[in-house]
Amino acid sequence: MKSTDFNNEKINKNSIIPIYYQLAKIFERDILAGKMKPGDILPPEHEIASKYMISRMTVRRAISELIAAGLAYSQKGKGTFVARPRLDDNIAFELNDFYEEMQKRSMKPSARLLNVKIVRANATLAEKLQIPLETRCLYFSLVLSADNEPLVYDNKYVIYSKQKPILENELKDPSLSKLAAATSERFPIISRRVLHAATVREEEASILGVPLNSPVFMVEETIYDTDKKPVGWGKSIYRGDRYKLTSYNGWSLKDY
Amino acid sequence: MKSTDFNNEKINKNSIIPIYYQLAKIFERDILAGKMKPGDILPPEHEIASKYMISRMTVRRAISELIAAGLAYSQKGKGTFVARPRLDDNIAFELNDFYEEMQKRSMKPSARLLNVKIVRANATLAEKLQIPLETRCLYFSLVLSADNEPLVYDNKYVIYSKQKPILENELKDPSLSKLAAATSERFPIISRRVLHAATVREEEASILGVPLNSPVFMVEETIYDTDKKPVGWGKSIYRGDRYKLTSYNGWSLKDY
DNA sequence: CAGTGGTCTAGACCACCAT
DNA sequence: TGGTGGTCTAGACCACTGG
Repeated sequence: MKSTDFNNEKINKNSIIPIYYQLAKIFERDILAGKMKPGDILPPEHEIASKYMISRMTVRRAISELIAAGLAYSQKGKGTFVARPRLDDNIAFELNDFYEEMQKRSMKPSARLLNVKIVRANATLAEKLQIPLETRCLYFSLVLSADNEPLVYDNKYVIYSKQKPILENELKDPSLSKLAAATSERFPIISRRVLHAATVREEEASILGVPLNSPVFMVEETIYDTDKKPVGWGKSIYRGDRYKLTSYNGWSLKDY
Repeated sequence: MKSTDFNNEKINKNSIIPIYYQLAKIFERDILAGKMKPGDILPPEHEIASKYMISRMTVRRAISELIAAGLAYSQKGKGTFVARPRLDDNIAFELNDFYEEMQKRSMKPSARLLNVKIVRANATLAEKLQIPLETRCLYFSLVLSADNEPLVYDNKYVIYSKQKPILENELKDPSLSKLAAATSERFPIISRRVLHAATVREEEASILGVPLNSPVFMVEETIYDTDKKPVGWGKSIYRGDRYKLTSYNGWSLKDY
């Protein structure tokens, strides 16, 4: 049996559906049905091309879809192989934009500014933002609510620049990256976030309206500019009874 | 000023670095430097091609790199545009494979099986696995440790199939998806995980060696087969003092 | 209508891999 | 050395967009 005989499905060249997509779906079906198992080698590209009487570039486009979906991987000089399904690694939990998320759920989002002031960097802040002690920073804290129920408590710091005073307008948007862009001369392009498991302290509990020591997510966020210098830092507390982070981990092609 | 005049960088056609990558980098630099702002339109593909004296397919490959990196988006019949940077949405926190992660950190991973038995589904389990009450399921619990320090406490259930008795071998690998594959007739292809903020109960605290009510991550995992029927369900407790989930959210091309 | 991106072709040369 | 995937070309036709 030659490797060209793996399947016998046909391609409709006049379909509205692109040939590369039809071909990718054929391989997806064979892989998910177990006709091709992890580690198996796919037929060479030129062979697939001649079998279906299509160009090799189209075959490559189909294979690139499989690779993007995690179903296959290529090795130069060797071949393309069926990937092993890995439902176990790289689980990505998503935390989406507060306003968009709440509107999707038909809830009314709102933000209440608790505090805005100029502070001087203490040891912690100086280290986080890599600035000298006592450097002036803009501090602000706020509460994000949905349908008047407080859900998130934010504390943020950005390096203060006299040249770019903060505008009333910008305080309405609690986004650290936008605030950093507005107050810094430099454009923020990278952020690093660390998700901690934590329990609420007294101040946070009263603001969020949850019992002391309730479980919460704490997200520590640092924003960097093009030179990888920090321009903003903050901590956000997410109520654990309201926030669940969900992850879907599939092993197939995206549908049209 | 024509749109071809956005930049004047040159391409080296004889470089080892692919043309499409050089071209993508040129656009990345212009975008990050602010020469092209979000919403700006890129020159038409045929124009870029003739400017650099390369083929349109190569230009398209470069643009597809930009799109994959989130720097641009295309609209059929209209053009390709610079995307707006969105550091705020879709933060993805990753939780990686236990064994690989520990080995990367030069720690010795180990798993200790606490319990394996056949149980009959109670109301919760019946609902989670969408099976009748009292259906027989395989239950097992285990502790994952690194350098003999317990880090994760796992409780898992899979639908029990007489046809496929569980093998000693498979119990050494705590992966729910592999266990489901081994015991079910159906191949698991999708998993859903939900990350909760929680505090440890007494049993969990003693197993993990942390104080009662310590903050932890609780991951609830459900595994589905090709027909989206659940084949396995489990809860994992991750020590909050040892686990931090990190997310980097960039806005640039991946480097070679 | 003219202009755009989306798809596809039939070639080509190269670097890498195994033998 | 022969076979593989990676890159690239110079065309082509199409569907969609806007005026």
